[in-house]
Amino acid sequence: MSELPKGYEPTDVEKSWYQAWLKAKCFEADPESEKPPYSIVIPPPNVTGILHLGHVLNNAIQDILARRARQKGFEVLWLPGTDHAGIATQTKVERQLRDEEGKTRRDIGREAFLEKVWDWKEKHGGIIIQQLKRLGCSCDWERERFTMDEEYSKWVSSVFSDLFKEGLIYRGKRMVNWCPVSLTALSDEEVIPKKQNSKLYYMKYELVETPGKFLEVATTRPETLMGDVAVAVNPKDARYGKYVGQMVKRPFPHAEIPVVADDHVDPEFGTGALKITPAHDKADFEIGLRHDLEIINVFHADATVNCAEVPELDGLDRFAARKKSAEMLDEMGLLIRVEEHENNVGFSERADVPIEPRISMQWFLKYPASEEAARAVAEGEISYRPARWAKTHGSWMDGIQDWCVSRQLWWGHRIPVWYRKEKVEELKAAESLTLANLSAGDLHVSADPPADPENWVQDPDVLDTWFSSWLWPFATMQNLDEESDLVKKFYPTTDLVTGPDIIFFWVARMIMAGYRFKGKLPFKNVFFTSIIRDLQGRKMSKSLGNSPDPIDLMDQYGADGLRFGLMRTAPIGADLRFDESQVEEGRNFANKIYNACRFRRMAGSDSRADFKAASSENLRPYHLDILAKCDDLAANQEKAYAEYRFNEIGQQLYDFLWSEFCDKFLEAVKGDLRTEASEAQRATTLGVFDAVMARYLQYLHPYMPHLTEELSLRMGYVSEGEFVMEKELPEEGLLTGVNTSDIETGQEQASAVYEAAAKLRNLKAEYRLAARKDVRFIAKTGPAWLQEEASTLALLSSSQEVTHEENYLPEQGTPGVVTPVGEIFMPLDGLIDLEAEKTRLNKEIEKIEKEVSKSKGKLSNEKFVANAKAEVVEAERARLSEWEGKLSQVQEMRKNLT
RNA sequence: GCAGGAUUAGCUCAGUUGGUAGAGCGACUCGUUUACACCGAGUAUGUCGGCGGUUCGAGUCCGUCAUCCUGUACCA
Repeated sequence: MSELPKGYEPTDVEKSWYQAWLKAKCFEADPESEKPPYSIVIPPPNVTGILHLGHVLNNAIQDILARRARQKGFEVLWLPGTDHAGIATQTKVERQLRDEEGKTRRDIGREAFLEKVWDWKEKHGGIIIQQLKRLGCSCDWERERFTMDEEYSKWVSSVFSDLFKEGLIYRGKRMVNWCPVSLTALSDEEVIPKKQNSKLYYMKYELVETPGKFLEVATTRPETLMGDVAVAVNPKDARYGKYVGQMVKRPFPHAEIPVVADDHVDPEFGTGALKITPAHDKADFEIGLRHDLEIINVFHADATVNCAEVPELDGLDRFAARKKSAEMLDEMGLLIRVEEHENNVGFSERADVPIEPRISMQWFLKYPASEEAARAVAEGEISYRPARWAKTHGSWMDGIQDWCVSRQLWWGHRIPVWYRKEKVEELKAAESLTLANLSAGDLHVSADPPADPENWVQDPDVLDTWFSSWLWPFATMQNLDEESDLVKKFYPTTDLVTGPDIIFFWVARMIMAGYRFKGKLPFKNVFFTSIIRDLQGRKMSKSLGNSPDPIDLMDQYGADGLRFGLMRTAPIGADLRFDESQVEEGRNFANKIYNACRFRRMAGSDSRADFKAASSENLRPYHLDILAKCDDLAANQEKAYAEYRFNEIGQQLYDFLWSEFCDKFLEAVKGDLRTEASEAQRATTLGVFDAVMARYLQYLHPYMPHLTEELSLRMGYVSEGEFVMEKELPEEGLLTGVNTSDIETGQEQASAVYEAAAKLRNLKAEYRLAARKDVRFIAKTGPAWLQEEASTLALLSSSQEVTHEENYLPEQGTPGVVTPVGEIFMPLDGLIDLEAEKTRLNKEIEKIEKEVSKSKGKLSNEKFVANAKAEVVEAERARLSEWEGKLSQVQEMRKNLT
């Protein structure tokens, strides 16, 4: 074993440990194992995705849980994989096709296009996986899955076919959310409402029977006017009752349309009259149904105007058409005024353009097992953390709507439905290919294609990506129609770690699918991570360029530094504002631990010192103290893990190592390691160091896996070929068997010395003697054991010596301080600026007087004394007398100065 | 509109049965004594968003207002 280099350089260390873990198959789950199971399935990132900080946080948490579970003796399966991400991936490849070849997907055809997507997937699909490995994720890569794997796809088709046979999947012409850029229908969840500053156009329709008289309406969408088929008013609205049943003139294209009465209309809004365009608005569509109105579609699929009768508008984009329509109305004298108006507009999640309500033929799913799923979360059978998300989940389940599962895309799972060829031609022309029009013999719905494919045509649509993801917890573990050891051992999974933004998309749906298809809920706990924002509180996004590249951060600070920094500050249940200095802290922390070990190596024997060999009688207070605190740490970690308080776990690890172990313990025992110390002293201290550090590295391992492996090996805490990650946490405390009262005494003495040392340092600093090492301290009072610890106290206060002299008579004006080890004086030997000292003391007196009067006030409050707990009152009394003592002492010093 | 969350030191955040306000970063002052300047020692900084209530006592419980998030429902 060689000496350690001066600074910790994570890059190579992390790389080589990851390789070592892989080589030793540390991440592989064994379904045959006798150990109890622990499992997580990864929320599959988009196959073409690039790692961002959200992924880092999410996967760091999963890795921490997985590694901790291994240490606790579980057989762990962390099952990784990627999602084909229909729209996102298809859009990327289409863009590439356009940029490189100037072609659209239709130019090259479905088959050729899909080939291109698969090529892209092969080329870029591994990037995010490599990045997760860089982060140190201990996934079972042998079991990596992809939502479009052959076996996985069988599950998707089979589930579709089952649900169809159950009558839960149907096809129909409905008003759906249409994305005019992606040219596909979307589910309600993929529509993001955004507040928009729109305009409200007030316009008028002339009444047919009384020319010159008009009915005024208000609309935000004058460009749909060509599709108007009625004007609706509220039946209770006295102003308009007389017009119901009359006709009004639609200006372009010219037509006469009726005035109808409908409860939906709000008399308070606008003019109280609403123009009805059933083809382009969900509410209008329903009103249209109630009044049996015609449906006139005036847009193409890409939301350009499709209306040959109005050539001024025909072919225009919807927003251009909006402006133009308003102008045309104005010219005709039909536009009254335009008001600013804030409204909500639904945007397409992927393309970020307003969605267009559109009537089209789509496949829908009535959710299976929705009641059972809702109950499981409401009653806590699945626990949500933070718990409040359960409520969000519940309210979505309450208003659950059928799921539009068909997408007019090419990249995805093809809908497993075939139509008999001859039927298709006739029905397609009429756009009336409804199931009602097909007899059972004309339709083939199955996971397997028909035996005579030449006579059939498959439905051209693919399924929503989430229609495959919702099967993820079990479809990754088991092939269809095949018993698997994996699913027996590891399903249901233990924890799911994901973002609250996909509760509806994914979590809620997985619960229903798990219940329906495996008869068991898919997981026990769901942990929702923070959403990461920048320092201005904005969401991380590519377009804002405010999203730091985690790979850069890892290059700079190490994967362990990134993980630790992020985890230590990530709040539970609130957003996280990302600050790079947090990551820097993580790196500094790694370096601190590394250097503590380096110190140990320089101080003594190369091999691990055996702590048990040293009898506990040799243990000094500092030894007992750090051993006890290490045992406390273990208990506190246990508690914090039980509640998934990851920031607290990190903070505990940080405080223990930095404040307790380095700042106190190591400083206190440095004397034991000097050359003049006895061999026994040295051996004991090294033994305690190794015992504590070896354990500490195990506790830290889930947060900083690479560093802990590196140091454990270098320090001889594990032997070559052994891994910290595979070592179970010991159940016995370090101090098991040691007399409890000995421990208590030791800890009391240690903390008394630490506290006294701090006071002495303060005293030096107050007199601007912080850097002086020739300062001598004299303790006038103190416990019997002070003599033994005086040299340590001197060491900790970087003074020349601390002596214990009962008979010491301080000269007038000698500063002193009351410490837990007695009253200690600091003879000045006359090198202090008198005036500065006076000012300082005056200030001090003022401060103390304030505290004294505050405390007195409290104690003279009868109700306080009567009602407060005895120990609280006692503590207050002690505080008061302490302040009073100090006050008289300082006053004395002040007097002596003059 | 409704629901949930947040508001604590200049910044990022802790503060779990109500009982002397904490950490890290940053600022300032000292310091390179062989673990670490990715360090050590020290100092300063808080009407705990505002107002009201319960209580002997409130950052903590209740009410209310304000600001900011996040969902969700909608009126065109």
